[in-house]
Amino acid sequence: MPNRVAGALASNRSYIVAILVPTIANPIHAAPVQALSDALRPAGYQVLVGTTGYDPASEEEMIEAFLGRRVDGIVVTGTSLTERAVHILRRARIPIVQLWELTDRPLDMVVGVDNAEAGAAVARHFFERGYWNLAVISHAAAGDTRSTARAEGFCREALRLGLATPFALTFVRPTDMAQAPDLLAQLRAPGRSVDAVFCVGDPMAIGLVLACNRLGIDVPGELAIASFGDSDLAPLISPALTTIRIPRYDLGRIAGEMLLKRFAGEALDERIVDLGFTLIRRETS
Amino acid sequence: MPNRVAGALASNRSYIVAILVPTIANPIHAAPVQALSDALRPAGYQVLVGTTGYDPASEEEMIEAFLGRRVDGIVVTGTSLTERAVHILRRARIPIVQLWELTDRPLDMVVGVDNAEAGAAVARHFFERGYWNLAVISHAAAGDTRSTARAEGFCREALRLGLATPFALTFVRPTDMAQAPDLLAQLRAPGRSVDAVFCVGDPMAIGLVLACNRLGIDVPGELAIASFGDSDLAPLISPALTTIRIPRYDLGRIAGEMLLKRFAGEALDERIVDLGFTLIRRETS
DNA sequence: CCCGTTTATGTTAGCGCTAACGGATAGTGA
DNA sequence: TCACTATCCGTTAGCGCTAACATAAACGGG
Repeated sequence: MPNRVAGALASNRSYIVAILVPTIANPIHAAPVQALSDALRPAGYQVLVGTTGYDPASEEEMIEAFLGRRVDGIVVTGTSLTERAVHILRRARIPIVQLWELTDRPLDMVVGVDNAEAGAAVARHFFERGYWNLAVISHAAAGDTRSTARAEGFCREALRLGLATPFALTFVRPTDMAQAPDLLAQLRAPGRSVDAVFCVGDPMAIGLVLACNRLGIDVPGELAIASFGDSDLAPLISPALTTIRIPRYDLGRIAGEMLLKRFAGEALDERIVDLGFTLIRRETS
Repeated sequence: MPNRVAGALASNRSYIVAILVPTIANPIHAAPVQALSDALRPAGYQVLVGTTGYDPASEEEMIEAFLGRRVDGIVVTGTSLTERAVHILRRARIPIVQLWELTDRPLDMVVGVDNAEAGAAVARHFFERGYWNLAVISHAAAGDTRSTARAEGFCREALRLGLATPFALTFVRPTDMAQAPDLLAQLRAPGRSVDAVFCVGDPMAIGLVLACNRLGIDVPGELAIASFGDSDLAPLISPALTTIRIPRYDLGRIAGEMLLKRFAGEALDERIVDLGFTLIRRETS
């Protein structure tokens, strides 16, 4: 059995691609990892996975560790990196893909969706349906710039439409739906008159719908809900969740294909890939 | 920045641990990956992830690729490996952890739960509650020996209790809940008189509960349901899902700790770790 | 038939580290 | 003070490959 590490040292090609995600336990981030792995395997590449827990410091640390391993390419989630991370990434002179967000000036390549525009689309959707007292539930972690962009895009568009600033709430762990009942209570506190809420992630929105069911709150009659992700569960709960669909799997697949092209020395027709999104209107709003 | 691949070649220590899972898109398998990564990081190890898609051939292929990379340790899901995989794994003389299942004669170390006994526990639970016309929904993939063991343990125990052989049904993709309505239809076909069904995975059971809600079928009145996994969603749907809880995260964490001990040259007090399970009785049965 | 060119095959330097080795220095007891 | 051992530190072989190079063989045109 040939020793690939000796091979890597001699040829200066490791046939390893690293991917950094906030957490692999969140399916929305697991999907691109799976897709990247699937795209790269036929070419003999293996995937080194790092999780940052939405923390810029450990992201930086992991990037350093990966670069020390002389990975042939690296995929990072998001476009916000520490200055130092950007510096060492640049110096490494390897193909880099930034995932999930868009930017005019990528470090190298970027494939993502316009998160702010997705939030704005939800605001317009609520407005058209006559919901004018809006709220938004976002992720508390400052490192989750994608969620933040969605929430900000939503609020900005609400203002532009002449509505009041949406009531803002945050959750701590994106997939921990146990926080939903508490969030719901805050939404419906005496004196509040929220009639529609945008949740930046599907899991929490699903938790919200289920909590409403338990409490006998009519959705969308008493509270309209929309969210982002279009998870497998979204169409199955009742009422079915109105949410934004993004091509999750394609994010990783296209990142893999771009890397492969670069490894082969081929020129890329496009360094910036916007995968777009679709608002799926179901029953919750 | 020091070149870790040269270091790996010189020292014969890569500081890389590989983990093989059926798919990372299924949260039940993503959790141990996350846990392993968390446990290994403080010691400077990185995690190489491979997905097999429940296919023994690609599992073998991946093992070979990982061993060529001279990983310091390897974690494989399940205890059923091809003969060749066992052979090359043995020859590699590195610490190996088999995850999720138990066996008296592990390749090296094993940390898992008794899947057959978990299935049997569900059968006893149904029996005690007076459900005697049983059905089981399992995963069609032959490579998923864990699901199979759960289903077999369930059927064996049903027989032992003097009940009829449970009506058996299978699904193709474990997390694709869109198959649930069809499964439900088969369960309630004219002439069938199933009053309780054991589903080997939570996602499909949740799909089943939601499908019952849509069709106005009373759970557990008309159909009792129990399952395996205790996902975050299980307690939140209504009726809340009766399911078997396993320490998902601990699977990966303990695997990581065992590997670390071995890397440090310490002796292990136990090569076989049974993490156990708990039947969480909620509302669906 | 010879020479220039291409193709196949064999040889070896070196990738960037680690670990072992050996020489120098310090420390100890008789 | 000297012989012996313990500790430190500088030096270097070599990990197992790849890629470049040198050599040998095959080929074809003048």
